[in-house]
Amino acid sequence: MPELPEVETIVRAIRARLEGRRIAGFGSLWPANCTPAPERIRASVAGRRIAAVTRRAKFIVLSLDSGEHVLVHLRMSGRLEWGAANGNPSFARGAERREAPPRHARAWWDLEGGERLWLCDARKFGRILLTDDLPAATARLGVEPLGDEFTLERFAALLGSRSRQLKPLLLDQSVIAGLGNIYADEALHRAGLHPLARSDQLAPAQVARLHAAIRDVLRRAIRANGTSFDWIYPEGRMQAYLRVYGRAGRPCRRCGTPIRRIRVGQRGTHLCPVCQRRPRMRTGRPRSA
DNA sequence: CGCCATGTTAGAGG
DNA sequence: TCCTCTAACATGGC
Repeated sequence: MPELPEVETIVRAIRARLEGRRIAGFGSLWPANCTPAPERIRASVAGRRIAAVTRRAKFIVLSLDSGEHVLVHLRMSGRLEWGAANGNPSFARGAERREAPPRHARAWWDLEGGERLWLCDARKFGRILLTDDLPAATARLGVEPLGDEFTLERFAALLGSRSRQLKPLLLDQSVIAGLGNIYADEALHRAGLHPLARSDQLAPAQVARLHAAIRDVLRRAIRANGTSFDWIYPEGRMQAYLRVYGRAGRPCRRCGTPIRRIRVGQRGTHLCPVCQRRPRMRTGRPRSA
C-alpha cells in the first residue's frame, strides 16, 4: 500500500543489499502479474548484475548491467521480504533445511551468494515489469513532486490547464507521480484547501501553498520512513504526524474541529471542515448543497 | 454478512 | 476532448 515515501524508504533499504550483486534466478507463483511471462523475465535477469536501484513515482526500478530494467509496483498490499534461497550453504548447513516461503509470497529473485528477495502481496495487485526502454515504460507518469522539475510555475500550469477537483487531480499519476490517498489528503489540509475545489480556480497564493505542502509532507514522511497502519508496511513513524488521514471524528490539530470523512472519486477523503472550506463557485450558478 | 482498505485501469456517459 | 463515476482486479481485517 505504499506511496512515494514508503517506496523511497524501501528503495533505500534494499539498495545496499542489491547494487553490484548478480541475480542467479527469478520465479513467480502468480504469473498473471508478470510482463512479460516469468520465464522470459528469468531468462533476461539470470546472470545479470544489478547496476542501480532507484525509484520512479511508486515504481521500484532495478537497472541491470544489460541495459534492461525490472520495475516493481507494490500497488495496495505488496511488500518485499528477505529470505534464503534453497541450497544456500550457510543456511542449509547440516540438515537439509528448506525455508518456507513467507505469507503471500508471489515472486522471488535469487542472488548469487544465496539470498532471496521475495515479493509478497496479499491482494495480488502488484506488478513486475521487464523493459529495455525505461523512458517508454514510464512515459505515462507525470512530474516527480520532489524533483527539480516540479517548480511552482510548472505546478501552476498543471493546475490551470485543466478544470478538475483537486483530490482526484493530485492522485492522477499522469500529472504528478507519487502521491496517494494519504499524502493527497495531508497536503490539502496543510494547504487549507478543500478536496473538491477546482484546480483552475485557485488564487496564486493557494497554488503556492499547495505546492509547498506537497513537498513538505512528502519530505517529512520520508524522514519518518513512511506511514504504517498494519503488518503490510511496519517500519514507518509518519502515522504519528498525520493531520487528517485516518482521523475522522478526532479533533483537527489546528482548530479542534472534528475531522470529517467524505468520499471523493471513490476514495475515502479526510478533511477539516473549518480549515478546508469549500469554495464558492467563481463561475456558473451558486451550488444548492 | 457488510464495509473498509496507502492503487490502477477500462469503459460508460455527460 | 475532457471530466466523473463505476466496476474490476483479489484478499484480509474488523
